[in-house]
Amino acid sequence: MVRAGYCSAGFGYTLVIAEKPKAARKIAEALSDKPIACKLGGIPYWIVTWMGTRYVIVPAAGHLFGLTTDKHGFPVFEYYWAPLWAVDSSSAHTRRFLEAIKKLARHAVRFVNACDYDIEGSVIGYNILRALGVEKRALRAKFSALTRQDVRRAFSRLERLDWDMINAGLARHELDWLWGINISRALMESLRSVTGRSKVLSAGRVQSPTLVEAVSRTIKRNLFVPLPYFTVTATVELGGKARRLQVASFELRSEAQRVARQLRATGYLVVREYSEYVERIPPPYPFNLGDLQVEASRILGFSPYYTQKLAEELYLEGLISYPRTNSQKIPPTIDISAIVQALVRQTRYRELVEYLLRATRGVLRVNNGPKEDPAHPAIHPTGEPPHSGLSKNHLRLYDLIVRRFLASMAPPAVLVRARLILSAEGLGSASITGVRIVSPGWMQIYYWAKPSEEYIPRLYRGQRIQVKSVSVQTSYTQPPELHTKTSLVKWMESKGIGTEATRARIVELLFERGYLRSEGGRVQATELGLTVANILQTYFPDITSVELTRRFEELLEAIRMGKVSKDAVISEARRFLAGILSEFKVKSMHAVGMELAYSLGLLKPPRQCPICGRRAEGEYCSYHEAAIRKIVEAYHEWRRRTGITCREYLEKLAAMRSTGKWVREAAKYLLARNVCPKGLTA
DNA sequence: GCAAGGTC
Repeated sequence: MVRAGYCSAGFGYTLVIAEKPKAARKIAEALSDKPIACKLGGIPYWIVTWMGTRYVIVPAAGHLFGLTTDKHGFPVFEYYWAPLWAVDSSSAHTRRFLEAIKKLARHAVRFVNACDYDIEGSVIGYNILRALGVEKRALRAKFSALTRQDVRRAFSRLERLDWDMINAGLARHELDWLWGINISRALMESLRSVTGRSKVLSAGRVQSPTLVEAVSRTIKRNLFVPLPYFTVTATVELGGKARRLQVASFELRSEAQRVARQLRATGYLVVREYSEYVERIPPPYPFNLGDLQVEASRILGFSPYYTQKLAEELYLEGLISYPRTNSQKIPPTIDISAIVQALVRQTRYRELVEYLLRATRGVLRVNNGPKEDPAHPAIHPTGEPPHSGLSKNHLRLYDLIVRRFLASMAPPAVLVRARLILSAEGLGSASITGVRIVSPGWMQIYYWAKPSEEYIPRLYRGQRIQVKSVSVQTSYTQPPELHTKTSLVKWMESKGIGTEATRARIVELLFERGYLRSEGGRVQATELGLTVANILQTYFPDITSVELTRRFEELLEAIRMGKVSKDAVISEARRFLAGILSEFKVKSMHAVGMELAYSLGLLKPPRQCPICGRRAEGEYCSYHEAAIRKIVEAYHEWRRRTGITCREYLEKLAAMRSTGKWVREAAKYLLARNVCPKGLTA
């Protein structure tokens, strides 16, 4: 393994740039059984000799350079790469990495970019090599996993830098910068031109479609009008326990009442079908970051970003593998039995591991999932025991990860599901299900997945079940759900925007900007969020759509294939942006500045909505205009189903919790003024 | 100050 030794590599060595310290160490260990571990200005690096060549392997810490500009105002098309520590206050740590690399470069004769083999890794390495002035003669190591075999193969056939890949990566940065910085500045300058106030506003290829998604859910929820329907519910006794079941539902109360009367008269339901089937539920896949965020939210109530932060800390403590991964696979190069043996030494896992070894007869195989990641395996514990300094939440997340890893190797769970269909003559049927655990398998370890058992006794076709009581209940259609932070991150993943490392962070950013807020764990758009989304959709619709990402991906792929040049792609983007930005500047800045000022409460609109005080276009603001339209539309159906009067209808809407906020406000307003809107008086 | 992307 690694040994400390004489930390002088002499002259004439090859300097290898890795993406991060963990990767540098892995590369060193792959090339040598005894790499020499050294430090320079607090930065670790390694010296190895392989096949007669001396290598000095030094890590970056992700990007050490970022795009910046000296120009103010918009449109802005001039930018350059600068050391990240100088342009981003949260990246101060990158300075020492850059300094260490520069010092170690002095006596190097050859240079290798050994960052992750993807477009970001190509850019990270290229920017460093260019700062050293050696990019023209540098080489690229291409490996898809940090295993001894892959790394050695890559170093035995080092290639010239992949310029098409580098240019695709540079283009991604420049496109995001051009679109994001310019539109963000257009928003901020609009507000400043009207109010003189400076406030941080932003837009971007990933954040803006995400904002629009959250906003459109908020709008749908706020404009929801529930509809009534009527259910017939019967109470029966099954296996000595009373169970309520819904027999039928109707749009008209009178029909429901007729059916209820009939059922009371009959007094029983008939078993039309009873079936049992055995279900084998395979063990879960090991975690990728997205799955971990979903489960930590469901089980522990953690937000996605909080989960990510805790997981990164567990990783830095050496307790779990790299968390920013999309992989659901544990490759054969990972010694799972060594990890399991290490876990057995943690008292709290001894019994679980013993159960696992018994249940599998010691043959450990992970149920790998379909999702892959070129650079990293699925998240798994290293086996290292947690030390006493960890917080309770670190330990809870660690426990979730350990159990998921162990469960992924355990036998399937075996359940018996029972389904009972009951009917009464001429009344349709009602079904009821039960579940019994035959063999818990992996659910013994990952116990959060265990269903609560509901036993149904075995029954026979034609058997009569006594009905103890029958009632008719009024129910209402349910409103669309608002997003949670977790579902928003999942939505981003499903649309292919952002990356494992950035999605949760970008959701938090939308909160920081004051565009979104949380209410009981649900994500609501704020006034500012509604307004910014609306402005972007009107003036810069491209940036609000996930299609922009698709377009970028196609362009980057064309650059990577050498079909089109980076310069051509960037000039086209500049030309397009120059057009829409100068038109915006001439025609729309004032109107947009006013809208922003209204939403921030900095200015009072000339004509206000009598319900909410927002700017009124006609009689009301656009939201309450829409709410009243919805109220009118739904009244016809309410009247048909219930015969309700206009006033009773409005009272009902104003009182119900499932009514959308803007609909409720509009109903209250109409009630207070004692008016039934046109079309609602019939 | 503003993006999105790496990682401490």
